[in-house]
Amino acid sequence: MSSKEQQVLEDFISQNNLKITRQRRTVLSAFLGSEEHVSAEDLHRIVREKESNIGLATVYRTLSLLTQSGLAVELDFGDGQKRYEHNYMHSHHDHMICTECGKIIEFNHPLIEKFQEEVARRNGFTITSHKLDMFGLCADCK
Amino acid sequence: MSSKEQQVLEDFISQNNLKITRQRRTVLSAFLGSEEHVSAEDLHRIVREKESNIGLATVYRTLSLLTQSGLAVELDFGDGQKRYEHNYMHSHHDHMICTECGKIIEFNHPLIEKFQEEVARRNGFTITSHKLDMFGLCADCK
DNA sequence: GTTGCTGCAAAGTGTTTGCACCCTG
DNA sequence: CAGGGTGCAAACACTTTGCAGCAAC
Repeated sequence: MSSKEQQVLEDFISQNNLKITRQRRTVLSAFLGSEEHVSAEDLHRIVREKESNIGLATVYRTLSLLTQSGLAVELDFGDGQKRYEHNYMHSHHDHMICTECGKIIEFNHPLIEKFQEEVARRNGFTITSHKLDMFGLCADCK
Repeated sequence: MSSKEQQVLEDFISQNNLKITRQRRTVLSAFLGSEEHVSAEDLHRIVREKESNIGLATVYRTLSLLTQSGLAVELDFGDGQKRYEHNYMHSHHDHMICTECGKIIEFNHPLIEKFQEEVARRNGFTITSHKLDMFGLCADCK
C-alpha cells in the first residue's frame, strides 16, 4: 500500500516526531476501505479481522491522528457516538439522514453555503466550520 | 405558577397516565427560567438551590418528559453532553457557536430553509427536522 | 390503596488515560 | 537504545436503570 493517503499520514507523522507502526497502517487502510461514517467500534471490528489483538484504544488514538492530519473528519449525529468520514480530496458536504433505515445521503448546495456566510458576516461572526444535518425519510422508506 | 407551559406539561401528563409532582413543577419552572441551551447538570444545579435534595436522575427523567411533550428540544453540539432549549411558541432557528467564549447566536434564514427543502425534494427525501450549526469566532473574540 | 415517582447507587455507554512492555527510527 | 506506541484495564463523563420507600390520584 502506498497511496496518497498513506503519504499524507506519514508526512504528518514525521513532521510531528511520531512513528509509523504496523497498527497505524492497518487502521488507516481499514478506514480507507470502509464505508463512510464509521464509528470507532465499527473500525475496531474491521481491523480485528486482519489483526485480532489490536486494541480499541489504538483505534481511537489513530483516529485522532487521522483527524489531526486532515484525513478524517469527526461527525456527530447526536446518537451518542462519533463517526468519522473520509476527507482526502473530499469536498465539504452536508447530510440527509434517514431515521428509518439509517441511510445517509450527502449533498452540497452552494447557495446554502453562500447564505450561511452572509448571516455570519451580518453578525460579525467568522465561520471556521459548520454542519448541516437533515433528518427524515428517504425515498425508499416513505 | 400557572403558565401556558405548565398547562402543556399537565396535559401531556394526564394524557399519559402520569402524575404531577412537586419535583416536576420545580424542574419545569427552573427550565423555563433558565437561559437557553442548559445541560442536565446546569439544570440540576439550579433546581438544587430551590430544593436541595432533588436527584439528577429526576432532572433527566423530567427533561425527557419535557422533550416528549414538545416543551423542550434536545440539542447536541458535539461536546459530549446534551443541551435543552425552550420550544414553546419558539420558532425554529439555527446556531452560531463561538469556539472561544462559548456564546451561542441564534439565527434563521428563510432562504437557507427554502434551499434545504429543494435539495430534499430533488432526492426524494422528506425532512422531519434539521439542524445547522456553524462554529467559529464571534465578534468579541476575534 | 394502587400505581407511578423519587432519591440513591449501581450499571451502562462511548471515550480517554496510566502503565509496563514493545518496537520503530 | 531512547522515546514514542501498544494492549490492557482502569478511569472518565454523561446518562440510564433497578429498587425500596413515598406520594399523587
